[in-house]
Amino acid sequence: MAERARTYHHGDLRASLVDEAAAMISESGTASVTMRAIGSRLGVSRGAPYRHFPDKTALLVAVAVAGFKRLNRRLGASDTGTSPSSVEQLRRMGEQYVRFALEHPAHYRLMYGKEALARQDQPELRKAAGALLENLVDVIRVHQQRGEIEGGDPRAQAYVAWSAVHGLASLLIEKQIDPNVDVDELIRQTTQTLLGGLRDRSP
Amino acid sequence: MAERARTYHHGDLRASLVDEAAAMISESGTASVTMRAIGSRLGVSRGAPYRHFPDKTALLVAVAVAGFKRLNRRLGASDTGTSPSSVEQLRRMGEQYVRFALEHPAHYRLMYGKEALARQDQPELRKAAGALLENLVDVIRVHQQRGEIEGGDPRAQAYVAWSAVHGLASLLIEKQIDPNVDVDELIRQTTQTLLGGLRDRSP
DNA sequence: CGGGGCATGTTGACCGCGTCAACATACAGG
DNA sequence: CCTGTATGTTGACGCGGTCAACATGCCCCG
Repeated sequence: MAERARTYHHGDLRASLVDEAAAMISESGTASVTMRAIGSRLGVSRGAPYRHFPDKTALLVAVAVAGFKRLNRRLGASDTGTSPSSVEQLRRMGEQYVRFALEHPAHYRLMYGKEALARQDQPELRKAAGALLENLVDVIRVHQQRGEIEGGDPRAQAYVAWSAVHGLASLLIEKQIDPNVDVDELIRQTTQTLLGGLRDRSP
Repeated sequence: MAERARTYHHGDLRASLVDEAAAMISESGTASVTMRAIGSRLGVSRGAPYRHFPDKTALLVAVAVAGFKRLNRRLGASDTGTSPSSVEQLRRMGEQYVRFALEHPAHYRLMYGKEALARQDQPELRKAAGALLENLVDVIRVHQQRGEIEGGDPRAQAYVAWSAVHGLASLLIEKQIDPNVDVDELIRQTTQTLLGGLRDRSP
């Protein structure tokens, strides 16, 4: 940081902007991200970001995309082991998903909040979210082949699963759920119910 | 509320504000709601709304509350016929929920978007959303007693069900779901899977 | 029946914000 | 070294939320 102050040029302002915006979002919400504020935090002027992003929306989109990538990485990590009861592993993925949202509520909100991100379709965002879906579809397909999940369009099942965890995450971070309920237990129950509904019981 | 309409001189501005704001939200999103714009639409000045709401957030909260009431009424209506295959009736409730969101995307977004509604807890909003949850809990309790849904805390099950439909609604209106998929079929599949997971199979 | 008080509506002003245009500066490659 | 381009700065504009001061009309009290 002291280094920045010394040079007229920042070095890697673009990356810094994304990081700093994410930090501000975590600290005090997306509304607190202001071109002026973020510039001042990084020791640059309010106009500087415009050399790297066409407008504020584009910057926020970049932050959202970074969020999707982090979430994706986290889910991938929990996916690694050909672990025990593979349904249990799938359950754990859902748990990680919700936990991510709880740990980064404002960031998660931004990722899914079309409102904050202009009306236009943002291809980058779509791609990042799409990657998440693809991973989920792959995992489901594997479990189908193991006969642990009923047949049918794995993509549709992925959407159902995504809906369940996203809905729970969303209700939790918007504080629509009684704070007295045991969150861990609720997460477990949600994933359990979901997997119960998807389980193959043809034989 | 019978004779309220004729009170004071320029009609019932408060109610008009809520209605007009809701209309503007439907037409062009919450961002388009401006004190100046809404005033001009109603033929009053930009300051007039401040005689009825302390600030813009309060007005939007009122709109959101109205949304919850409408949604609640709609779900209640689909609840009436207690005769048909009762699980099918529950499924239909979920369907109505998602359909409401699809028909009023911006309004629905506002109802759940804490971002747009200040950080403060809005007791009115909490109450309206709480009523929705209560209704759901009641319905689930009935189905439990009929042995169609497994035992356990009905409140937790209500949260699970709410998560599923809210998640699907949210993903749909944020356009996170491939437009090529059959929405009706996806709704059906989601509610079906959910109910499958909740179904009592102890005997 | 008339005046006063209060609820309601209006206007001017302020500040913060996103954004653009004009300007300044530094780094790179000849 | 010198200059062009990428990068950063500053001034200005318009919009939007909000407050304070002012205006207006309705109802109630005397």
